[in-house]
Amino acid sequence: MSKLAEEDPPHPLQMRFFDILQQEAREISSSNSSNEEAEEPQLVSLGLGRSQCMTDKKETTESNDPTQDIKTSLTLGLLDFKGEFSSKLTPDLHRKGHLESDNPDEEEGKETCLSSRTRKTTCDGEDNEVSQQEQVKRARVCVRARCDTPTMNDGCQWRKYGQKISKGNPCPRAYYRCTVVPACPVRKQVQRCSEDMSILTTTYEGTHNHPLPVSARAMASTTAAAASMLLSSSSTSTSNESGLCSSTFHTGLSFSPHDSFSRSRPVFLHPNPASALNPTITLDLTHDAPPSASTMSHIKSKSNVGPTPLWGYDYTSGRPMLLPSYVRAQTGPGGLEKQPRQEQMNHGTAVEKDQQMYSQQSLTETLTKVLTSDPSFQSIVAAVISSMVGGDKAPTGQGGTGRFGPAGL
DNA sequence: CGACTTTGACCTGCGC
DNA sequence: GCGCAGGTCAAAGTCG
Repeated sequence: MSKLAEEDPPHPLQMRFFDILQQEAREISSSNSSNEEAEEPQLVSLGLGRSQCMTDKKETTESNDPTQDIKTSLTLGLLDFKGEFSSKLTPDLHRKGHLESDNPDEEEGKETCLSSRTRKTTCDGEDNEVSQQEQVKRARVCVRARCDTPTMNDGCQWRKYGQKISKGNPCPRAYYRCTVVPACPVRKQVQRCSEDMSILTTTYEGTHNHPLPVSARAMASTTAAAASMLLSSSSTSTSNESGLCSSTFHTGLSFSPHDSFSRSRPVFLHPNPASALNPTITLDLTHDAPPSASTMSHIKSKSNVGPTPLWGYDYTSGRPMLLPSYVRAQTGPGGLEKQPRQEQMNHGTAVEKDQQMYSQQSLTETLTKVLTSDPSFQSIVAAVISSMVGGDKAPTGQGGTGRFGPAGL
């Protein structure tokens, strides 16, 4: 990450991010090992490669600065930017696979426990801890993309372990498990959209506990960033009485990497509070920006949400940009398939042709481009996401709600 | 023969 | 308590 800092041009947003990093470093050094596993349950480690803690509010008291609300330590344990897996796993993963064990020799046992987790929690005498962690929400990242193949090539190795017809969608939902290493807790669900069969919805859950191939790092980082966004929002929500994910947090993120077609391809993030225990955020890759709009997104608010900033990344200038856009509100526990897709409907058949061309590209390629085109972009994404997440959330006491959990580094 | 997929059964959580 | 739906298991089948 220091590498990133060295390479980055002094962009205000990046400088902002580096400030965060410095603050985080200070925070880490202060809290370091003392409370490593003392994080509060809802703090989920994911890995955008590095964690970004908004640590010291006093240093970011500028009310206009969205980063001031980055209080959730994005202790993303998934990956660092070098693609190394982090030893910090999410609490839910601990629960699932008892992977908190320090003993690497317990892999077999862990796998066994993982398998029987849902049936009986009789793996060992950690029932207390398990029961406590049962309450922990499990973050999911849903990626919607146009894809012709049965599953997206995200660079990982997956093994199908189940298939189910879900209600409301004639297309079966397939369940995959990461098989890079036997004990990897990461799972994904793949399902085609009933309304548009060209759209593949892939939901990732969990964090890899192993190094990932380069081709998989982009996805891992992206999903981790999205998850951290969701989780930080959840944890920062203090005004909503209904709890974790019922709070509507409105944000969007638009990437516009140059691809081989020389046109922008935005990526939208919309949090999806589908479940309080399993908060889901959706990375919508199905939206094509209108040619005239360049990198501008045009999500229309479907409800009562006013315009909010939408951050994008202008690859022509190599800088993040603030996009005038709207974000959608999710006022209810909407399912993944229930999300409106006005853009798709508005696009004519000509656009669909383009979209089919795009579908030839794997999602990995796309995300890799996004994340690797500019080394600093990953940092920017993390900072922007965090900033936006906290942007409309009233800050609470310092570290009072567990948002300052130990850094995931 | 090993790895993977398929598929019916089973388990769990949740709403009524 | 009951039924439904989602998620997972595991035996059987398939493939290279």
